[in-house]
Amino acid sequence: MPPNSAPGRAPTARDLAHAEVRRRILEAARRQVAAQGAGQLSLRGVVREVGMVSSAIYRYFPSRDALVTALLLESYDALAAALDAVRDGAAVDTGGGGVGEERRQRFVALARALVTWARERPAEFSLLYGTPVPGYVAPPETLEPATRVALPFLQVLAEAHRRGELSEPSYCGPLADQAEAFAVAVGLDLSPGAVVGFMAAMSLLVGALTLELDGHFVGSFDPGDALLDAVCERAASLAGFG
Amino acid sequence: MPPNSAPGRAPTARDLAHAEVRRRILEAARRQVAAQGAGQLSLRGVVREVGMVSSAIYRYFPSRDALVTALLLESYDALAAALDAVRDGAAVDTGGGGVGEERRQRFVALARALVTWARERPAEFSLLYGTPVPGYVAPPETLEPATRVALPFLQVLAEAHRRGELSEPSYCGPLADQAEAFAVAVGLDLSPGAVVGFMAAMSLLVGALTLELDGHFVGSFDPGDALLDAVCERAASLAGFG
DNA sequence: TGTACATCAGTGAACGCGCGTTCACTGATGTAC
DNA sequence: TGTACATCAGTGAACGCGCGTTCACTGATGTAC
Repeated sequence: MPPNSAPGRAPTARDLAHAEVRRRILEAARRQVAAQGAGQLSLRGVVREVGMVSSAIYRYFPSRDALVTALLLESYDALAAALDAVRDGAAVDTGGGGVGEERRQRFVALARALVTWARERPAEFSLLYGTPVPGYVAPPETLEPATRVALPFLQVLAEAHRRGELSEPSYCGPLADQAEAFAVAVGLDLSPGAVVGFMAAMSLLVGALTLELDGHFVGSFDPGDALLDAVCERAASLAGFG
Repeated sequence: MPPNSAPGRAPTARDLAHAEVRRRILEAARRQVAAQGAGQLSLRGVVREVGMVSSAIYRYFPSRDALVTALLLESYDALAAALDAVRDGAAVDTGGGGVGEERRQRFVALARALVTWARERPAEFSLLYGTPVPGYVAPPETLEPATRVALPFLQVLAEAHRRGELSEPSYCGPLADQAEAFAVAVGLDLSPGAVVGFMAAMSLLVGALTLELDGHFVGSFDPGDALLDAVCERAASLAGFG
């Protein structure tokens, strides 16, 4: 990452030190986000925690926005990795359910993993799916990692679609076009109904998490564990499972 | 609103002037929120727009948080009023649908009204349903107005429930208890299944709007009109309509 | 109706703060011959 | 293997900014007798 480090060469001690300090900066930034919310993130605060003078951070990140972007990318990666692990994990207990129960259960497991991840890292979740950083607009390079989060869900759906296990309402008009383009973009065989179902399921999960993390369930569905569990089930239904 | 204005007395010229300036401050604040997002709201900026010196605002609001709370309350009121109008409006065209179509259509109309309101005032929506104001925590007095937004939906659901038009999954355990307590709190005859269905519907709407307004549909479902329309329909299904 | 006193609106200056970013610098690390 | 030069990490000071809030003040408005 040092500006002039040759790409093919073996990393020098300086390269290693640079990577290490960069790692520490991101770590401190993540701690600060977790503690005070992403909106409060400040370069000076981060670099203070690392133990350097404020201007030193510009050897690692050209601007505050670049640091936020790096955090975003890392969080997307972490969430995607957590979901990938669930997708690749052992088959879930179908509990004697009918045809397609296995795919449904796996979809629900993915939803639960998303919910768990979000509740363990509320500030990171709101960094990904909220607008907590005033004046920051996500650059285009965050688009692909964002899609990677969706992939495990979509792959399970594609598998269920292949087996004819989904109830997929038919759409026409611009929505069908957008949905078909989406399926092509992610390279999966999915009907428009399944794509729209997925978008709805994702919206339901993000919405329920947003409401809970912002305290809208306080006084009624608090703690929200049971409700979020029910929401995960309903997300699967929305996506076309049973 | 002037500190020592007697509650029973006729308002003096000073009272009227106070109310008028207060109104202008809130108006300017709302403009600033709409223009730059709620996270960027600053007392100095607002009072500058009104044409007063920065300290003058303390004659009207004791702190920045008080101003934000006033804005929150106004926005909740505006949204609730918009939804009330839809609830009380002329019967929607059932298009020859079956039993319960009228209630379903009315629920969908409410969902559409929420979506329209949010898209016309994205910053206000994120003020209500996001965490755009770092360091601000909503005081308890915002709880009741927040509930008022939910009421029209719940009333339509209660009516449908009374007529036996809802499919209401049964729940047990803590979720059922929370749902029953919720129904009691709002004073409506609703089964736990209907309450959970409502929470899911609301989550779906808020989630889809959050994702759209934060640009997560850019490049795929953009514009999001068709998707949000489909989401409104699915919200009704989630709530128990057909 | 007039007068004395209390209340209030708005001013202007200031406090103290933290922020992102720039800049010239010194010392250490790496590279080419 | 040694040397000359380029690159880089981190320092320390500073710039200019906007923020929320406090304070003592002046002039206007309201109230009680």
